[in-house]
Amino acid sequence: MSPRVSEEYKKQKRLDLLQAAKRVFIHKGYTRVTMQDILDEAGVSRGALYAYFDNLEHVYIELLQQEDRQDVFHFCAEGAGTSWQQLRNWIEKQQKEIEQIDQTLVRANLEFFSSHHYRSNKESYPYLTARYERIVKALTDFFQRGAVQGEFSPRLPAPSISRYLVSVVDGLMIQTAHLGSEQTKVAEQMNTLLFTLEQLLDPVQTK
Amino acid sequence: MSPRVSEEYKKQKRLDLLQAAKRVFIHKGYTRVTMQDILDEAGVSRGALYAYFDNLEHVYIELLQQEDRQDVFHFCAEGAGTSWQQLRNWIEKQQKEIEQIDQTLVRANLEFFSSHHYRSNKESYPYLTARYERIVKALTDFFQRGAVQGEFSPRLPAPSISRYLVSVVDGLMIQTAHLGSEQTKVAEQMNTLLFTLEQLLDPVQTK
DNA sequence: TCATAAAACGACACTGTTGTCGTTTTTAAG
DNA sequence: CTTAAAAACGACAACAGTGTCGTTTTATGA
Repeated sequence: MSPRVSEEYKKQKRLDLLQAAKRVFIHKGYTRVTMQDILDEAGVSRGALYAYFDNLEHVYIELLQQEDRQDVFHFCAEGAGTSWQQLRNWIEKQQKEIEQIDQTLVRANLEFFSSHHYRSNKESYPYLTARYERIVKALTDFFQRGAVQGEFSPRLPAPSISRYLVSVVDGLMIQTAHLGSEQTKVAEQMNTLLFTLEQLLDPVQTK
Repeated sequence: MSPRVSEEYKKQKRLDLLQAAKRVFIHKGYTRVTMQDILDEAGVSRGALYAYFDNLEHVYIELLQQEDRQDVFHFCAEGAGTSWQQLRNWIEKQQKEIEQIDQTLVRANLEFFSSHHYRSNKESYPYLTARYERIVKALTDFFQRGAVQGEFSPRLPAPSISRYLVSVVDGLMIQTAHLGSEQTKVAEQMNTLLFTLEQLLDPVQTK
């Protein structure tokens, strides 16, 4: 009687399956992936996989949530250096991520969300909207805090600058996903972005 | 003997099929569309459709080419107003297009290209790359021409500004494709873009 | 009006993927 | 060591979509 394996075991197995799935998604994107691919990669039977996940979409959503849990947005109280320096760091981090796009889920995400826009009418997926708003909010708060502390003198409303910043980073990310980072000159564009942010925020230069 | 219908007829039929396909793609995106959808929409049989196109991908590529042939990039010699005014016009045009995203192929394109990145390794699709380079080149030329004429004083290299501009517009387009134009505040972001372009180009103000 | 080439039709065989379910294996409590 | 619960297995039926091909219809030159 009683469960044959521990909850711990099941939790771990679930994670293993998600890790296998992640490898597959990074390598093949979303649309072309089948349950077969994942169970092969995980070295597990059809029945086993379906015991944990109902279908591909379910796998992907779980994976997304798991990934989300990991990288919590870190703009809240970073301490390190001036606000302007923090912003530079953040942008540099984005650049790194864009340049390593082949080792991330970015492309798969792009596929997933673009192909789900149409089905999602029924479900009205809150995920993307929530994520977008969360990031915009974090940036806006950051800019406003910087303004209060006299480190920034925003020339336009903080929310406008936030949204704009997100657009640029997203745009660059997606272009790079399609064209490759040599083509889109990521570093160069990040410099241009920094230039425009300097104009938008007029930070106190501590040089 | 001899062909039963004119070349003209066949050309027209082809166009009709592509128009039907376009309607379907605008409505359903790319991934979820089947040949069945298209032949239903066109009111034609399976055999007829396959007589003109080998498969879905073929249909889509033909449609892309047909669309491309229509809107030739118009930055070459527009004449209307100052360079800065021309730039404003162009951006306004982009804004209109973004706001009407539901009536365009933008979403389908996004799906098509993101799901084709992985297959395209074999074929190494030149389409996107070529399109990107073409637009960047047109913008760069435009900026340089403006600089020579004393209308712009670019603060960064013209190609950098071009690429950056394309990133912003693309980013905004894709975000809007996912989130809707209320969410992304298209107009507001376009204003921010204009502000930054003003800083980047330092145009002579003819106000 | 007839003959015929080709355009249109749609049934069908084929393929790839999904999700299920009866069977086998494994695990740990008794 | 036995036993039963449940975890893992994998064959399979069902389904959806594709591309083909033999048949029917249509358009036009003779």
